[in-house]
Amino acid sequence: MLTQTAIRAVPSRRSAMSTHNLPRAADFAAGHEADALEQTMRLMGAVMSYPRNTEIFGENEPAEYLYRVVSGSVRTYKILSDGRRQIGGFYLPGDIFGLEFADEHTFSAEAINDAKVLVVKRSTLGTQANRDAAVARELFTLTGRELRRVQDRMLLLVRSAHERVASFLLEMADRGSASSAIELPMTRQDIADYLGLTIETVSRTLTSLESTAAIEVPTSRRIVLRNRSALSRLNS
Amino acid sequence: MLTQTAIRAVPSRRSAMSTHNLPRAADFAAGHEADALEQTMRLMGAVMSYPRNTEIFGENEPAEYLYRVVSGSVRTYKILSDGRRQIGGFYLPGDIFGLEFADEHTFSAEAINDAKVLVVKRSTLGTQANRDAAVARELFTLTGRELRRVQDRMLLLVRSAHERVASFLLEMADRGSASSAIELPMTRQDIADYLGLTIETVSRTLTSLESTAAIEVPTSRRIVLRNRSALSRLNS
DNA sequence: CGACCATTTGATATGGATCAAGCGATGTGG
DNA sequence: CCACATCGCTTGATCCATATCAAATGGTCG
Repeated sequence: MLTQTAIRAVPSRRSAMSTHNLPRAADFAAGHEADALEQTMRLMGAVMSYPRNTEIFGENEPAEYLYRVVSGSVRTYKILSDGRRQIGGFYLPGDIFGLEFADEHTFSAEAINDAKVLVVKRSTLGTQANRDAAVARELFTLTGRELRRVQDRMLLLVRSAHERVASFLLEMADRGSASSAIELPMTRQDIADYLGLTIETVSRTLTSLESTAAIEVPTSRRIVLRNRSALSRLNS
Repeated sequence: MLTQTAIRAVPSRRSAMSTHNLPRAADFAAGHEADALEQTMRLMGAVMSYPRNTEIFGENEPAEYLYRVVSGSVRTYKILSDGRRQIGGFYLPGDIFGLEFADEHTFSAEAINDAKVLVVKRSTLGTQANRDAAVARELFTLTGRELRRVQDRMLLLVRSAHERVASFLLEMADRGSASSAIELPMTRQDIADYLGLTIETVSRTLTSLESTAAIEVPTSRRIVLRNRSALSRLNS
């Protein structure tokens, strides 16, 4: 089911992001310097292409690079002891992934569909962060955001199937450009593994939401939110 | 059931960091600078006492302080829309909590039993971090550890009741001093809300583990691990 | 057209929730 | 110091949401 293998991302070795500068990073109204990190990555990074279902990096590999999605989409995941797959997150264009605090990746990453990814050495980034406080701050902010994201996931996983699916749809709608029509890059299996459900339950839940007119599902990969407040109520 | 109210921790205003769980300051081989943060907190902080079940800070309050458990134990939690309570983490002596990346706390915190807590202003800590790179580094490390912890929780929440309980026991055993006897400060309800289960399921699971000789439960708050590998197998 | 996938739908099984009762320890007021 | 209320925990009976097993449908590509 999980095609991986193929084209490996990048070589490997150590590194270790030593960004010290810290806390007070939280409060800035973005603006001028808000994309210092992006600039740096663009400048120092290389764009790599990954065909659909190929591995970008593997769990337990040294985490030497930081990645930013240019086009396409990416999933991170972990295979649990019982063989199930848990998806850590979906990354869309503009999103950064591969952020690690240990020497090794805790998740694997794969291209969901053909994707272009901007790749930067962590060591390079660390050097730059030492020079440019804006870069350091952004890295720190990014970390905080990631923590928040995982916390929300944690809270989500104790809710009902309807709530999880509704929440997923709202999340994807917020992240996508069109606010009420979603073009899903991932399969039902991906969604199920993201939400800790089975593919059948995801499918049935979508059918059920459609029957209550909360959503429309013109094609399996396209979902239109018809009644956002009904979804939010579930989500709450 | 949830007694809160009572003695509020500290006044309030802005600042920032994240919550929940973790990081046992205890396990670092430490060394020279490994406890620069601890030194700073000891020096600049004040010890506050909280009776059992009193609130230390509330969700959505400005996160102005960072906390370190001196004695007793603390839980962080959130009340979900459906009225259930989700516990974010348990903090034992030496653990730091109240770390936030936004201006406001995402969880509330309460003393599980009478507790003494070292309280430091975040702004003070920030200033100190700017002066002492070791402090900054430790804060950063702490954050990374917190992220890892939450990721692990996320993975845990998609597993079976037996796996969750086994994992909880192993976690508590690792964190406590005695490696195979655990003295639980929290109630079954706390454990249930931590693991996303009901109190009955937690109780039945413990009974079941006892019947397979994996553990012994001499008193409800005391648990002895008899067959760690059986637990780890579940945990895996 | 035919093969292969992804998705949906149906039938049944089951783990954990819910409802309900009992039990032991702790604490309080008489 | 006892009687009783309360609280935390366990155990039992039943229910239900979601998993599991199975099959049909639809879409895509060679």
